Amino acid sequence: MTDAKEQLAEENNLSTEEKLKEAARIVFTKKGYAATKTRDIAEEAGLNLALFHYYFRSKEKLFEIIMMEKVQQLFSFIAPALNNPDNTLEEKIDWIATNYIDMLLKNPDLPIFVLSEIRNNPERFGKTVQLDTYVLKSHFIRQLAEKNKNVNPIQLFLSFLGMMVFPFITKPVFETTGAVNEAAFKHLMNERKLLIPKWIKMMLE
Amino acid sequence: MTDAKEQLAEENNLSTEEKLKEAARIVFTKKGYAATKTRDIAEEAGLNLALFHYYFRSKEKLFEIIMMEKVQQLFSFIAPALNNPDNTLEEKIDWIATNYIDMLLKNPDLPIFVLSEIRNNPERFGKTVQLDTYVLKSHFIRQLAEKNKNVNPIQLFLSFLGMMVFPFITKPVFETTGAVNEAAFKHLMNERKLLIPKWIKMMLE
DNA sequence: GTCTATAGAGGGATAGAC
DNA sequence: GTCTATCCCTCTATAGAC
Repeated sequence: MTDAKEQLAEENNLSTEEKLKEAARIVFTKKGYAATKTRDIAEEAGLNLALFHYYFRSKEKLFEIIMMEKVQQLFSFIAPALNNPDNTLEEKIDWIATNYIDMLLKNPDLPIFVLSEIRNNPERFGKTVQLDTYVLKSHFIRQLAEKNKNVNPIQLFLSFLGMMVFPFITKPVFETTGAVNEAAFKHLMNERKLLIPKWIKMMLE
Repeated sequence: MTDAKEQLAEENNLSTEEKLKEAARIVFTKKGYAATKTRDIAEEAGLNLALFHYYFRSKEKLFEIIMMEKVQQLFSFIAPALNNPDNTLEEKIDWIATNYIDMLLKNPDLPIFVLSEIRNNPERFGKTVQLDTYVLKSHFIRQLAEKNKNVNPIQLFLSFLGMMVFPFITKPVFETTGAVNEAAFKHLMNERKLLIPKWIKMMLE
């Protein structure tokens, strides 16, 4: 797509198909698969229901497309970064913390969406994610194991990931109760880009 | 309830109402509100659909009962423990890590269930959880602030909670991909009862 | 390609017998 | 209190005109 076309797209001159996909991203992500009605998606796109089926045949089909995108998005930063053979453990930690948190700030609903849909329908995802090869046996995990031989590297990795992702999963709770507002949340997460690497390095000593 | 009656209850001589509630706990927790059919609950209980409505009027009503229980369960350990004025920061950390992880091991689906339902329908929970008073302004938070004046105590608290809860949220992913089985998961979480307090204390220095 | 109208199934809820 | 049968609305999906 050319820059000119992208500009047009942003001004709501998307193709009908893209309008529906974009609407589906919004509605599925917000409500989850089961609570989403195809009518909601058509309405969000400003179109009628028949077009939905003309382009995507079924709710299930479009959901699979969106879900694939979202799983990809959640892993696309981290899997290559974990397996980069050309930087040190400390460099990986710094880079991932900054860039992953930035990505999550742009897509705050992503983790809870993906994780809750996997829980609701685990069968669908047996093949999608190659967790074992690209995450649990990654270069990063080997570097962790070398650095500290006393602690299972999976334990460190779970903590690293949890410190980044968990706040986004609890975000709706904080917002609903009015305990932490949007701006305060962003500030916290930006602080964490430096705090988390500092902490993880302490845990490695 | 007497011990004799409890014994009977465990032998599947529950009252009809309790059978339905128990079935609802299982099905709602596994599938979420939207994907659950009242027929699923009746079937799980080995009863017919009419009894469901006889005892609970509507799906929504029974869901609210179960959800209230589950939110309570998720917070009942932690809120009093956070506000116990009679122990030190270190004692709180040790106690919470052990007991909260034990509770989660007995109720592994609890966090993802509660958090995803809150996201799906935030309006319902504005009043339920008094996060601000009992968590974010707890005795524990004040103790964290005193111990280390350089770091926002909310940041430490988020990490503490995240390290305990996050593995349970990703559990379905690990299981589906076959990367970590049931027994290995339990072993990891039991290790974390000691690892997490050690780490948090490092982060406080 | 886009729309209106509608078929058809599913699922929450109730009537009424026992 | 428990059951079978069924109502009826909602939601997915399609037919068919333009």
